[in-house]
Amino acid sequence: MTLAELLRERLRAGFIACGIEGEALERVGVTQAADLRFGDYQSNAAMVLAKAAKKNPRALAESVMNVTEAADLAEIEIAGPGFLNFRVKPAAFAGRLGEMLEDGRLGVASSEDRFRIVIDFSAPNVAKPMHVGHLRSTIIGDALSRVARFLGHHVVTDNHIGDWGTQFGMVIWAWKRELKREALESDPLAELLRLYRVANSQSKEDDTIREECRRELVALQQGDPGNLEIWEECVRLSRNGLERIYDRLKVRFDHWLGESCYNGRLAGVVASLMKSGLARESQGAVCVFSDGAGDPAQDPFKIRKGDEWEDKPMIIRKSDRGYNYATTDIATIDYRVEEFDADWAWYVVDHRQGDHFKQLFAVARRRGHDLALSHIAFGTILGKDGTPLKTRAGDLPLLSDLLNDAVEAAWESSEGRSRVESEEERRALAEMIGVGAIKFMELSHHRTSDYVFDLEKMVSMDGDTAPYLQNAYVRCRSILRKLEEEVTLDGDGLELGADEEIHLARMLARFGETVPVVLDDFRPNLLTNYLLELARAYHSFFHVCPVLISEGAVRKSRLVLCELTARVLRQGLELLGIEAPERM
RNA sequence: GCUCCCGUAGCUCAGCUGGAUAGAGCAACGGAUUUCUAAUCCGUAGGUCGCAGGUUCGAGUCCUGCCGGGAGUGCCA
Repeated sequence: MTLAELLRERLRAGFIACGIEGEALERVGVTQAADLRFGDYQSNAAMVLAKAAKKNPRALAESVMNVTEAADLAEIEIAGPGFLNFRVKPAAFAGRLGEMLEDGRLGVASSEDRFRIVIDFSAPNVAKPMHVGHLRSTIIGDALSRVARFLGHHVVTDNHIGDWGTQFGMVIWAWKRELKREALESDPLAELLRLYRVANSQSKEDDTIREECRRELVALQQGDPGNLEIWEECVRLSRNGLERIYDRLKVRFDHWLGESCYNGRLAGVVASLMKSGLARESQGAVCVFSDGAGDPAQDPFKIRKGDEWEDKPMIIRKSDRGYNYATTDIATIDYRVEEFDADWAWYVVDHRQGDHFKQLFAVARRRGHDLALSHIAFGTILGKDGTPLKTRAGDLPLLSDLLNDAVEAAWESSEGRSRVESEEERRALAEMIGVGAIKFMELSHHRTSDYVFDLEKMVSMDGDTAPYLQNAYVRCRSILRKLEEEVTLDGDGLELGADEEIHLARMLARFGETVPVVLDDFRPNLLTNYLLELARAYHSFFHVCPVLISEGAVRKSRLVLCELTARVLRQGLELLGIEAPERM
């Protein structure tokens, strides 16, 4: 149990002794104090429950304090209008450190409810290279899947690549007319992108060409052998390119079940929806309409036009009898339930697709699926002028270029200050630090806020960045490496005296309180915030408290702090998908 | 028009079921290194939390209205 949980348990016992019972007890909470001047943890339960108990808050707090048994953990004080403040005793922190040393999970409890979760993230279109717009889904999805696994959920990651959509009509059209074999062999991704751009720009200017592209797509989807052959080659080449990026990012998928995998199920999905009465023909297309239940303002199949609520159906078969992503997504849910036995599906996708997912989830429920469905939306990438980066031909920086820039910045910033001699090792470090900086930058933002693309800041290696955490880890490891004799690091006889030691212990103890809340609202930035605070505490400790030259219980205690800081930092970074170097 | 999101220090952003004197980083300024990695530490300065009401013992956080920005809104994904 974490300190917060222990204190809450004791405090509830205190409230029970004061006659509080039933549901009211659920409202007795203990949280980390907003300000350390007030202590380590605080509870506002006395103020919350005072009215029901017909007492004034301070009086209630006082009687609870008098019967709460927590002397082994903390000193309790009453402050302000009725806060109960807990100041954890150094000995209690020391005890906690001892427990963490014995615990491979470093004080993080496994989740009580274990789910079978399918996580759908990254999902780039093939035949187009990944650009900065793919960063958020890829990095956030990967971090969330790592955290979910660590907390004991059964996780299946699936890269639902866009390998069956409109862009293939264009690529095939241009392939047949414009393909340069030599270019394809030397730089396949660039050639595929060129083909796409040629067709895209020409079909914008010329309706005939657009129609031809559309027909190429229909032919492909109906199984035309020539088009299928081109398609297969495109997918193979693109996938090789994508794998290179994922290797650099250290992102792995259990499956790559792209849109094309569901082609065979689409007709059946539409037929079953029509048969069950959920879908019907309208204006030549097949659509799902509102079931008319509930408030139209909350109905994803309704939209307000002027004074009336009009239908806003979900189109599952277009008037040209082609299928779209709505159909594919429905089929994909079926598949995930049937094949993976999923009871929860996470979609880490841009918030602009919010309406689509509301409709999709509603359809899934009306078809009888009872799995939980979550759209983990994130904000838009903005330019420095505050407006969204637009997809005008080639405007978005390529992901590979961004990574290269960050690695280059890491290389330059290691110049003259790195302790690593070998150039080869320094190159590997620059990769680790540069890629880590990009990931950390991404993960430290609140998921839903918009994201200003600022290359300089992205590749910055100072301040609240991955290298700051990596450097703290390196400093821990450096001390532990220099330790010449065998030292048994356990919880016996630890002494925490200096403020910096106590604060570091406090931060270490909070690891178990932090990791689980990341999944409460899919918020990796809560973990980045925590790790920064931990690293700050360590850097301060490092300056004030010499370790190796100290003696006795002090030395042992400081070594334990170094060891645990190293373990927590490494584990925390691993949950974010960031590597921790031994030296830098 | 309707639905959803956002507005916090010069800049980029945190702020966890409402809690005490709103916090970091960058940029600026001033200090710290014969001592375990200075990609570090310590300090100074910087705010009408878009505006106005409301609920509450208490509001950056919840509600209403307004201003400003963005996104989505039947055959793209």
